Amino acid sequence: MARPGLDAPGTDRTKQVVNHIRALLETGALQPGDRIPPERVLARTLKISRASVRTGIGYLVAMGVMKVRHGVGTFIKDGPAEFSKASLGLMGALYGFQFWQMFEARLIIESSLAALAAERGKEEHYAALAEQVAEMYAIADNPADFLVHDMLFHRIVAKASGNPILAALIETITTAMYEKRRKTVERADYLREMAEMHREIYRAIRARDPIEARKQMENHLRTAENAQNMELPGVHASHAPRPHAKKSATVIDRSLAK
Amino acid sequence: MARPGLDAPGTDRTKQVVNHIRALLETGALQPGDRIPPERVLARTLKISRASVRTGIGYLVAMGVMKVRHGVGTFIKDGPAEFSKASLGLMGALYGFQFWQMFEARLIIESSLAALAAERGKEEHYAALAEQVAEMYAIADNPADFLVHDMLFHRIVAKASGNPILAALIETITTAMYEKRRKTVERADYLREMAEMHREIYRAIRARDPIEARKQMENHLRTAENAQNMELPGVHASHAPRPHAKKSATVIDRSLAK
DNA sequence: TGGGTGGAGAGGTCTGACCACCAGCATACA
DNA sequence: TGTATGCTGGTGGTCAGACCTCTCCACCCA
Repeated sequence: MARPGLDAPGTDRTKQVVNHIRALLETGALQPGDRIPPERVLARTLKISRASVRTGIGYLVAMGVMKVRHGVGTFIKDGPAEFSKASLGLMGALYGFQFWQMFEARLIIESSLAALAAERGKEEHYAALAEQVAEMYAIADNPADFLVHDMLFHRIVAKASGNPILAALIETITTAMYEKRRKTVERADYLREMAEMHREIYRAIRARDPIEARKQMENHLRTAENAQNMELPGVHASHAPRPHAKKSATVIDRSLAK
Repeated sequence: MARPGLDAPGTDRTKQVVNHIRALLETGALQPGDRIPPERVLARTLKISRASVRTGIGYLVAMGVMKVRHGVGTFIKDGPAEFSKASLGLMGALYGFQFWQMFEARLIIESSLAALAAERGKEEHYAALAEQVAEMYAIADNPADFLVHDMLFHRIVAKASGNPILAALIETITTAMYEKRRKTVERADYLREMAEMHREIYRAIRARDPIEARKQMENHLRTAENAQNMELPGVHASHAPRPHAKKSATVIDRSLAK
């Protein structure tokens, strides 16, 4: 058993690569958006084969820490923190996540996020939120564009909350829901009403009123969920966030496609 | 340029593998705990090289969907859903997550979980919870073992909540905190008190009292956080969950080691 | 009965060659 | 002069096949 000397420097080659990158990350030598050295160079540096380097990089990509651009290079992810896009979808396939569960998770986390934002928000956040609300009113006749500003609004709230972990979680969930939502915002009827709600949330946050912010966010999300369900064919029975229709086919996402 | 015929059916080989597994997952052909075909077989089946198969598998492993056992085989993950263990740590290194932020996230999610468990819990969950509480009292002099039952208790609460997505999120956070917690439960002083708190949570859930369950859980987690901070050397200044000490070195986790 | 051992099968790594993609630059053409 | 074209170097993507290491277990022998 007693391993003779230290023959194997690190351990798995994969970990070697991951830890190498992590170290660079922690010392600040690598910043979001930076490009990491080419695979061939990295391989020579770490004294392992390029294949192993690629394994490690693949690992990091899968976790959403890096992004690869064929023919260009490998980069540290920038933009908001989030878990890999496909992960929730995959786990959904494995554990049978339901759509209402995503809404429930979102409701719980995001209403708290709103409350935190009301406590900790800064002037810059207020401005950004106001801008998004204004945009919503301006294009309340274009569902597709509206959705973009909707997402931006919520992302700013998350940022203003001052808790990047919760922000990452909600970002992951929201991203997973995006596809489905996009198909649902066909009817523009209630967009104006939506804009109104966002405005209320904004006002509560600006007024530094956590209670009200939470309440408005909850109200908004519940409305959104109803609107969503309203247009879903067939599954009218399972609106209520209750464990009933176990086998409802309303499973999330599906495509790994860009 | 015009590609002759349809030589490349799918797209990336990685996606090909991932989608293949996903399909098997969704049709139920693969269940948690199952072993997937050997790499060499899979390669022949999909008509791609073994290297590509390995890339795809690596991807799935990184996302926590599968687990590889050297010399044995590759398996679909069983046990509670969660994101890859290393992911939070890595993202922490990238985005500078703080320890108090993990506690805050945990507080928000888990107190809601307790409330949901009070609403939806079933007899089987009550029994399991009671068992863990009993165990806690029984071994209130062994911090290491205590922690195990502590984690099990919270995992059961998550399961009883009926929302596997929130359960997966909290599992990810808790796992990331484990290492740190393990080092902190040295002093057994408050273990009895801890057991008491869990008992209160259990009673509230069993009594189907969401309000009380949430309150007890919040109380418990706040106490735990204080106990934790109390033993952390040096950082006494940054107890309060407020965005103050930006550069506090209290960054989470570190090791990718098993 | 008990322990040792070797083989089969699975994942881990390496090598080196070739393909695909992208960006930038030099050249050619209008 | 200005635009279009095409070449080329650098980077990631894939492949093939060989060899290593780890597990497990059936088999054999004391």
